[in-house]
Amino acid sequence: MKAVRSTTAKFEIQSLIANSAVALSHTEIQANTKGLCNRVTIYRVLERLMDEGLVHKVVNVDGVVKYANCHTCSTKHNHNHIHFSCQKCKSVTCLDDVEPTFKLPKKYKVNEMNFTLSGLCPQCS
Amino acid sequence: MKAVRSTTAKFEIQSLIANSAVALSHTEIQANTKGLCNRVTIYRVLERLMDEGLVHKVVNVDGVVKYANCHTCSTKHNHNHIHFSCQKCKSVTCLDDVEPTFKLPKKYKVNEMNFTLSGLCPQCS
DNA sequence: TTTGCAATCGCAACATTGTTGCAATTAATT
DNA sequence: AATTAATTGCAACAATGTTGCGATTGCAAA
Repeated sequence: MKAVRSTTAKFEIQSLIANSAVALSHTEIQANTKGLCNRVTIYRVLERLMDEGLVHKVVNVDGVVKYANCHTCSTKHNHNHIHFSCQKCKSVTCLDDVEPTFKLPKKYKVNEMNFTLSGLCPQCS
Repeated sequence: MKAVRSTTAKFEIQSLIANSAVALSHTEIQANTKGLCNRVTIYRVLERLMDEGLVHKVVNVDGVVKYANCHTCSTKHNHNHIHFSCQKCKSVTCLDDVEPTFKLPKKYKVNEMNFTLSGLCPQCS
């Protein structure tokens, strides 16, 4: 097992995500940590934060990968909630309390779900 | 308004998508049309097919953009159905008949939904 | 059938996003 | 303070998508 080490880059990036109301992309994180560390380091820190269950990945409807704080994850990720993607301000928010229901027709085996609504967020509507 | 023109590239690409049971990525389309046309042309043809309501875009859970045939779209796209993404064979399928239900908590204005389940498809399970 | 024009295409060049190898640095333990 | 493995920066690369522009081509009108 690899030992976890705390570094400035990791701390700053995790704080940034934890204090953000919306999910952040790699590009946004880079813009908000000017000069903190190398571009590659951000990728590697994000990977580690996901391994440690502190952050989860959200793929937006346009294919852009974003990262959000985990509220209830420890050893394994559990994200059966809806994400909301604002078409105007491009923010992506986790709607932690909403769980959708559906009935599957055939013999599919479901492991994960990824549900994103897009439209206007409360700030933009 | 721009006049629509039918070309070999457009016809072949549309046929390919229409005859496929699963959604196809740009890379897959390129592999299945070796020498037909330039890489850039595929991008532009796909854009036109979407404008004409013949094809729609599906973003997979891993962020890969795929294209699928439209069954019931004409002037505007209407895709409130679930997509299934197989973790083994990487196929993406439209489950046209399944409509999920959910109750939204706050004052969000929903325009589109993007719902993808991942797991094992009937062939792989 | 020929002509004219706009739509489409190919090519090159560029932008963005993400990955990898490796040497240098550094956190944490002894 | 010395040791060791985790982390970082850098350079190089790969994949994916975009743009400008001159050349080609579908198609409608003459």
